[in-house]
Amino acid sequence: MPSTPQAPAGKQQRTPRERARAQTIADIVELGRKHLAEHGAAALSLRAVARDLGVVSSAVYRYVGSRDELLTLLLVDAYNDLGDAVDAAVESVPADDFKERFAELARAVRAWALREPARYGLLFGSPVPGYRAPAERTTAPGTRVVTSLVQILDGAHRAGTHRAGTHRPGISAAEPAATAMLPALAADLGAIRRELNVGVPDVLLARGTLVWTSLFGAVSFEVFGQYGAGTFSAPDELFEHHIAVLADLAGL
Amino acid sequence: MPSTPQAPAGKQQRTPRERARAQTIADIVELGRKHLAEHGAAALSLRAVARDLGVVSSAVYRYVGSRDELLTLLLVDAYNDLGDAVDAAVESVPADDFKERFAELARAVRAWALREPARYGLLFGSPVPGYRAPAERTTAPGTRVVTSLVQILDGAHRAGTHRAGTHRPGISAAEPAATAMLPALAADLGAIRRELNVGVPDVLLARGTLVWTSLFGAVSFEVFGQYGAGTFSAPDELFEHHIAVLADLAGL
DNA sequence: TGTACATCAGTGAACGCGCGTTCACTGATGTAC
DNA sequence: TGTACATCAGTGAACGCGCGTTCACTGATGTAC
Repeated sequence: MPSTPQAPAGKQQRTPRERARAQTIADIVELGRKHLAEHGAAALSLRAVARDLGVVSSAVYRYVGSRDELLTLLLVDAYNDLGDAVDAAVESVPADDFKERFAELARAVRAWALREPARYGLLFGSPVPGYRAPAERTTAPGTRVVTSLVQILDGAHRAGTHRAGTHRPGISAAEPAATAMLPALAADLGAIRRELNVGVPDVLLARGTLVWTSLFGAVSFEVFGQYGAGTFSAPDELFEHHIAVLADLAGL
Repeated sequence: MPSTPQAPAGKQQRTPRERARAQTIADIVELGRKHLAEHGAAALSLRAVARDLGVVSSAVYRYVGSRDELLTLLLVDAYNDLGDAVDAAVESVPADDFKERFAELARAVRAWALREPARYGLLFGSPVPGYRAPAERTTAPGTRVVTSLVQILDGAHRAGTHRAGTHRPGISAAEPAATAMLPALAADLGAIRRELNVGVPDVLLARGTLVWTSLFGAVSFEVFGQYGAGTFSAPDELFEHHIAVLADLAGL
């Protein structure tokens, strides 16, 4: 059912001009995405986008204020694309199967990264020289994956299936004590717990952080080609192994 | 004691001209390093290096064939710098204290990365667009850290302190079976074991791979600013926690 | 020791290229009366 | 419904910049006899 004409959606199309404008911006982002994929973030140029758009270079300044703003648009676009892929993957698993939800989250991150290596590099690779992402626009989309991960951990914790505490097999005798002894870390974890409104205890929140960075470490090595050529002929199997170990580590 | 003049070192200084040449190349690498640190790999330019060297731009072509060759020199230089730092850190610990050797390796990687973020980014960040590292020159220096890590694991295994096998607390019931069931992964691990001439069993070699990528994942997140600003006020403590968990995971 | 020649470092100009951004402008599309 | 004006998209030229790489050249430093 099309929306009634007398009640246009607040932010979407209003006048034909605004629709055209929104379409052009979308085209610019799309072309920027393509350019990013082919030449990398540092080589992204407004002039090249203008060329592909079939328009003189100065014309794009009607739509984006500067090259940096285009980069920001692409950054947000990429974060949301990844976030959507992860959300869809997580949602495809029953809400109480936390272990499998985590596995699907990890697989979705890897699949997206392999599909979109340049965009992944923009998000998780070396910072683009001379560019500083505006936190107020990138923080929310940039934290979607880790938020989803923490939700899974929190869900498991609330459901009581989370293997927490010092008696859990995966935690050696020495380690929880060490964690408990690090006061600033405990304070940071407490702040995170409050910020995200979750109840995961320190030990597992700290492990969750490690699981999070480990996931991206494994994906980055594969996407950026850090494994020697031909070292792993079966990267899928290696990653499945990693998922199993990390899920165990996260107490799932 | 200076070396005797009639027995000059084979590869080092021979004629004054060769010494001057070697010095200039070293200066170029040094300046390239500085440029890398300030502007990132993608912005590295022969002209800028020439300017800093106080020489006309075409003059540097007497020393390096192209911009890509300079990048390769810097890549090798950075890999070796990191490798030296890691080796020194590992060697500073008694040879039979494998756990502490691993901890020092990890700390050395992190310290080097925080000290040299741009060079770290060159090695472990997004690939430089348009540049392909020549494997014959970068493989050996590029594998120093992982080789050192595997040596530690192998040492622990040979010494019998490695907590290997299915009865080890850190390995959950389901996981080793899963690992054993992945045939291509087992083949890859076997090839690695033969290549590096070590005896670490599959389960722990696979975990070692995860520990390796996890280490760099954690370092990359910190160096590249993936943790939100101010999320971790005590990154040292977070990293120490990670070291403890990863050492446990690696069976150390 | 002295001369003749070869080697090499560095010069300076030039090639063709692409970049971000500004600015005055032309026309087409919308809006107000 | 028709006209007058405002808004906006897109043009084209220009600014100053930096880049990699080539090439014929000048001098200085080395080598052979």
